[in-house]
Amino acid sequence: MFSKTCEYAIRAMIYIAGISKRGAKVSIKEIAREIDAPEQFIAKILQELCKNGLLLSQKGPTGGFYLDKNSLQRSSADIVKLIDGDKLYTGCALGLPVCSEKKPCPLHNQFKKVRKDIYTMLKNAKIGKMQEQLENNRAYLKRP
Amino acid sequence: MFSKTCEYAIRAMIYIAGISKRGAKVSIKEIAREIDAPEQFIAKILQELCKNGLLLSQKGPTGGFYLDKNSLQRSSADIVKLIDGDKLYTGCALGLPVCSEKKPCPLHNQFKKVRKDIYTMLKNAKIGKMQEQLENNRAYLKRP
DNA sequence: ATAGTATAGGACATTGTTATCCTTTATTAT
DNA sequence: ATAATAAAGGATAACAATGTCCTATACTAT
Repeated sequence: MFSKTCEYAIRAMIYIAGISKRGAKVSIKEIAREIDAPEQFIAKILQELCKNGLLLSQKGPTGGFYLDKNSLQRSSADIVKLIDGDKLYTGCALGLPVCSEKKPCPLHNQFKKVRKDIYTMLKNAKIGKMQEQLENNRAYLKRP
Repeated sequence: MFSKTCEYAIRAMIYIAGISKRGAKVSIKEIAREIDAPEQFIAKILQELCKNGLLLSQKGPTGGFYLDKNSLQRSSADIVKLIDGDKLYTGCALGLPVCSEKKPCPLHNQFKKVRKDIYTMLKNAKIGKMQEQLENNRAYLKRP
């Protein structure tokens, strides 16, 4: 459904959210360890998130990644759109370039509903809210 | 959502269905042209579909690909499962290996509904039925 | 039987994604 | 100022997905 890059990104954002709520910053090394992602690879991804304003960072000792109030309100939809583009929200299930309401592919009418549901799901999946689920043990990011 | 391979496969199956209803067979060349897919690539895909009994073929002159009554009743779900596997139906949105009802990821509860809807959509999208939509000009596979 | 045609299948090329290595830059604490 | 630390960023490697080339095999028509 999503690229691996995108999966890592969302997981990282949720993890960082937990640290940020305590007012702290977190290093790539710790993030990589906690979300089970390759360190150098997640580094690139976080860089990209920073460049696009979804995440904040500070260099040097005591530095690291963190989220502010605004960023905690961002949703998975923003992350997916940034990393995987909006093909998932707008593209044709059969990969046709011309598929539309007027010239629908044989899956179009069913698929547009699914697409919309996915978008709604992601739009509602705010980073801060998802992190809260971890705190309450109603959701998990890592094997125990 | 689906791999390109899978998109081609579904499109090809729908096209072949139309020919098969007229009792004829169709060559790779024609399929490739009609569904806008690279000839040699779609050849491999059709081979795979044949090997797994979703499609029939005959070599030699007057040969080609075709579908029987049974195959026309197959759904997109079968094709997707064969080519992309069932990760889409069963996998975790965030790529976690341990995500489950007991240890859900933060997206699990919303995602499982979406996953199910996708499966239902694909299960209902039978090859023969989709082909009929083309005949009635209620759906299209190719730019005009 | 033979020539021609169409799929089967092995090998390889290209491209995109995922992952790693190493140097540079910014920041902090001393 | 200096050393230590953490992210930024360029380059490259490994791997998978996509696409192409060429030969072998099966079948048909003559």
